[in-house]
Amino acid sequence: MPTDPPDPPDEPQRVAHQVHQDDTERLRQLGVRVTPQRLFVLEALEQASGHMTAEAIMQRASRRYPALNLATVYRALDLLVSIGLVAQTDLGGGAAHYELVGDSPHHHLACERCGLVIEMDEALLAGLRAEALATYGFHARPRHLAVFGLCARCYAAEQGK
Amino acid sequence: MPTDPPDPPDEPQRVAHQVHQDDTERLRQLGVRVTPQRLFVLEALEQASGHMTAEAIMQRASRRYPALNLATVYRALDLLVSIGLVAQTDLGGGAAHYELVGDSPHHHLACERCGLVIEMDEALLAGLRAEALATYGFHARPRHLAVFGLCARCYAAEQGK
DNA sequence: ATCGCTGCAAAAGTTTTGCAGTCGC
DNA sequence: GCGACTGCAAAACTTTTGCAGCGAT
Repeated sequence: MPTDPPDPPDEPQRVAHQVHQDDTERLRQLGVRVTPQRLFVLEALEQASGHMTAEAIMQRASRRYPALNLATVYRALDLLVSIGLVAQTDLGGGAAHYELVGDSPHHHLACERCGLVIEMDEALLAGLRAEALATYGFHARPRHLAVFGLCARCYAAEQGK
Repeated sequence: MPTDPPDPPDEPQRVAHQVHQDDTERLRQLGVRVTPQRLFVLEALEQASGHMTAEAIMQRASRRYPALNLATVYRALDLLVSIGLVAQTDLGGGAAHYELVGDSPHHHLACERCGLVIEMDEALLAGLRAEALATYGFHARPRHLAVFGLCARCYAAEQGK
């Protein structure tokens, strides 16, 4: 698996507080309790601005909230998914990935060899979703499509063998 | 999760033996050792003619080969995937699914609520695969696309809540 | 006879759950 | 204060691995 990009230094307190306030409001409007654990999970996802595993979210959030427990992160993520703030993507073999809804809609190309995940524009799949609905009555969720295969680098490596 | 369809009674010995012979030949031609464990794993997949989890393969194959071990099933499946006889699909949350290559190419629509898996014709995705290759250099594997969402029944149930 | 394969058991990794105490509302 | 949420620990589950012995070629 490729390593995550190095963490950028934490944002100044002003910005963090700003984000914090927005999230508090959003959770309250959606009718769920506002807890520091949920806010720090959201903050971790915002700062990373990409897909993260539960473990990575835990690592980052626990810098600001050391008592945070991994089970709580899973429970927070389940809730955030159920209220539509976070999208969960299973990319096979290992941990699920979570990302904020609100980023531009996209799907995932997952390399089975090196674990690289490429984000692919949602628009390319519009036709597929319409077909799934018309033919099978299946309601595809946005951001939840995964294509497995080999990235360019690994494909070349496989050919060379 | 919906239960698997009830197992049809085992085929008469003649047919089973026929299949057995074909598989033996195929494995030999591909240059791998022919073992009863591998043959019974293939047989289980042939008889079910659909996607199965490693556990389900184990259950069915062990009716004919009681000493069969789950670790061996995983190792056999890995090998069968690597030589192209079996396709593996990760449909998230739980066990991976395996199916014989040779069935008509298709992808999967996986219901996140009830676990139903609908098979979707491969042709619908031809455009997507071309795009993934042209834009990202990504080589999508056939049969390895998973779309997550809600089936018609579960969608109706969700709306009703 | 060789070397890969198998069975067994244990480990690894992710996610869930039971329970007592805590905290948001 | 009530009920939801959390931390902790243990369990559940899927998959992998070490190792000694067996078996396909």
